[in-house]
Amino acid sequence: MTDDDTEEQPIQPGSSGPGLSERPPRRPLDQALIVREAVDFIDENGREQLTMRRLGARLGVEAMALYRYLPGREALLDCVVEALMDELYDATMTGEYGSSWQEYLQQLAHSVRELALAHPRIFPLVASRPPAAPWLRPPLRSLRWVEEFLTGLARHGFNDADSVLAYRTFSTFLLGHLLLESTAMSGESISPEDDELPTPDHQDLSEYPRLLRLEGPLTQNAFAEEFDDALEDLIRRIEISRS
Amino acid sequence: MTDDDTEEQPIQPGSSGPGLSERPPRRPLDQALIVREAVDFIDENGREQLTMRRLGARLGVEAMALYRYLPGREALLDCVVEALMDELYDATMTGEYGSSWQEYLQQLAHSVRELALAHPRIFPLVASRPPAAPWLRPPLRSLRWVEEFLTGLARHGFNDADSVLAYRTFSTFLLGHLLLESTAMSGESISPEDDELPTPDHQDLSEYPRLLRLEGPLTQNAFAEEFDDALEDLIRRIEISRS
DNA sequence: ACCTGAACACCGTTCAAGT
DNA sequence: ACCTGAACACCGTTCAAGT
Repeated sequence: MTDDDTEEQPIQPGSSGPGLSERPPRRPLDQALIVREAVDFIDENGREQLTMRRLGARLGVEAMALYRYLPGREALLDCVVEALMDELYDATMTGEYGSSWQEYLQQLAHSVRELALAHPRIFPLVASRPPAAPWLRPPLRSLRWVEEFLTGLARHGFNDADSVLAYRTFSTFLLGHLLLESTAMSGESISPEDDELPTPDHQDLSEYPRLLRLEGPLTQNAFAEEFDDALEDLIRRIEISRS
Repeated sequence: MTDDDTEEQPIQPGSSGPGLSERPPRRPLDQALIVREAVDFIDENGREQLTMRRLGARLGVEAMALYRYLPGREALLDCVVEALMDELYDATMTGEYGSSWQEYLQQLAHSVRELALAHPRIFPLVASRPPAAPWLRPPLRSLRWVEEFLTGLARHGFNDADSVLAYRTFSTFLLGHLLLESTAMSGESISPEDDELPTPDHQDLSEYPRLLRLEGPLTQNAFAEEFDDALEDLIRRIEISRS
């Protein structure tokens, strides 16, 4: 049960196989490369499966080689989180800043959501890893990002107190919605665009009449609308508290 | 680094020490007892430290003995989550149902918050463990609880569609707020009632002028007010969408 | 019936040694 | 400079054996 998919995989040692030696990629090692590989690994196999030894094997190297570039497994996970934050930075910085703060928050929120859905098995790390400082709230968990966020609002006329307040409510909103959605999505769904969530054994619901009756509505996947509705509401709430 | 607090602890074998034999408690084993001990263990040492072997030792037994009562470690963690859900059930069912649905949601929300703050190192499990079904949203993650919630609202005149909607927004709200607060709190704070969150090395902020300036407001612990404000807003939002 | 010893297949991590 | 072999101190889990 601890290794459903380990699969031993004999790999005959001598023969280099068809044409080029393809078993270990062996690009020259490098911290950034290791982290990228870790991201891909988690995307494919989940974070429980990520192991120094397995990651090494994937890079064509023994696990111990990784310690030249990273102090340990925890540090690697922190780097993975950081990598997602950088990805978000690239995704949002290419676009425009938005003509209003409302638009700015809308764009940023949707960028974060897309990131979460692109890496549903990594997002829980972004959400739950203990941040460097407790006021660095997930999912915008880097000094650079908080600075960026506060600057963005200031550019649209927010004063200090309102910026901080907006940072807090915005973070909480994103965390709740996206953690829920990403864990729902990482439940090995075949088609991520499905609008029906899998139901458990029909038997078990027999003792819960209300669940049985509301099974239809409950299993309806409505994350996108929920997100948009709650986001609009959040923005309205900020509007009101500012005036 | 993997064992800061393992401490070998020799324990001379023969001598039973002062008076009664106190090293292993040795109450007769039992699933409920094991789970209670696991809850206490995580409260004290964090979930990373929880190990079948260590938990066994704490119960005066070898790790393998636990497998008589639980199929494995994952199952144990699920039981821990379930135990918290039961604790919540006991806490809320003793009180009254509330004279209005607004009051009902208020009471329930505060009960969940108290649970999260009582077990800040366990709450992330409640938040992040993959639920049995994806529409079973944390932190009210049991069939019994969802049934209870929907029934509670129905008793106050909610129709099916509105109940489901309220269930969703309420869950998202609780998850976001309480996951943030519990992880902030489990950062080994000496005094949990402190209204100042710890700051990172003052040096590092030098490149982020806005953070440096807003350090005061940002490190202010305002979780309680945030929670209450957002809760009131959530309730108002439900009021409006229902009419 | 309930627990344990011994074993297995893994972990993360260190360090002296190889190239 | 960069990687590895061997080793250490752990894991979770199984199972035949003890009481």
